[in-house]
Amino acid sequence: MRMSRKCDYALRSLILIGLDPHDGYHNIAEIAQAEDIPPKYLEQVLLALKNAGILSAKSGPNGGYRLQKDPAEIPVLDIVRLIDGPVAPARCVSRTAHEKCPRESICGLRPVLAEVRDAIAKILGDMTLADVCRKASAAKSG
Amino acid sequence: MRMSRKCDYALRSLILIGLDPHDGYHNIAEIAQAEDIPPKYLEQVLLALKNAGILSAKSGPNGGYRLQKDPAEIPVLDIVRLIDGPVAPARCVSRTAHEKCPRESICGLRPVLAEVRDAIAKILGDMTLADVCRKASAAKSG
DNA sequence: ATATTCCCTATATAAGTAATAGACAATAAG
DNA sequence: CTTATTGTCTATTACTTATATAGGGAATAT
Repeated sequence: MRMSRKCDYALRSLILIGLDPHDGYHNIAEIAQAEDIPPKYLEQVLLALKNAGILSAKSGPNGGYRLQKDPAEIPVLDIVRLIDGPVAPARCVSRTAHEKCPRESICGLRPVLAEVRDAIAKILGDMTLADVCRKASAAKSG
Repeated sequence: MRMSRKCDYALRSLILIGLDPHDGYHNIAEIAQAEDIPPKYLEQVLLALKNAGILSAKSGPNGGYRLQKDPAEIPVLDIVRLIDGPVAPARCVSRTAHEKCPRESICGLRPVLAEVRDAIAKILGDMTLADVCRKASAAKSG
């Protein structure tokens, strides 16, 4: 049931970027150092976020990444799905990557798996990047 | 966030065994065929369930496995944890395999991950093998 | 022009999952 | 007491996915 390290990298990067009050650009080297992430790996992660329209990027000196959307409009669920794929515990109950299973109609397991999927999707879907940043900010100062 | 195939095998086997009204022994070959699982792999799975005290086994002709405990006393959560390990989306919020993280106190992500863990544990913890068997049985006849 | 930074794809390495194999022990029945 | 059946246990292999590294190229600022 675990989230990948890659996804953790993505979320932590987004929090760091989202916490910047000036909405400036943050480059790979900076984020990699701050969050202790292998830079070339982080590159792939940020690129994916950029290609998904969550970050925008600028090349050249003082370039880097910044948020493309309002953090309040970015559910954590979107990031998890983007990086890790479906949140459902099994393909047979996945909304985003459903795979038909011949046992579907007689499977006693399906309902409980669907319930798990719904719970995860609800929690991660309701929580936005803005929320997460707020928590992080509060924890730092408080 | 996905459950392994191995765990799926375990749960399906338990449902098959739990559905037997006579509480008789079910051998590997039989279950493997009924559920379309590689027999030698299933062997490992059933052995783990037996060593965990969920199944009991008998060697020899007409031997096999049967439930050791009342299915109403077997939460699905126990099986998932046994086969797949912690259900938490990250080690830093795991109850069964907690790993300390230096960022713990300032991490904005932790609360939401903990919430996900709690939701999964609640759903899988409340649902017993008996419940799942009941659903399977209803689906078959209805 | 040049230095900086992102873009993209390919490849390597490590870890985890799934499956196979085989020698051994227990049990039941002839 | 021999044989067939079935579980026990550990090792090994194959496969898949996750993680990380590498490097040539394009965009941008000075």
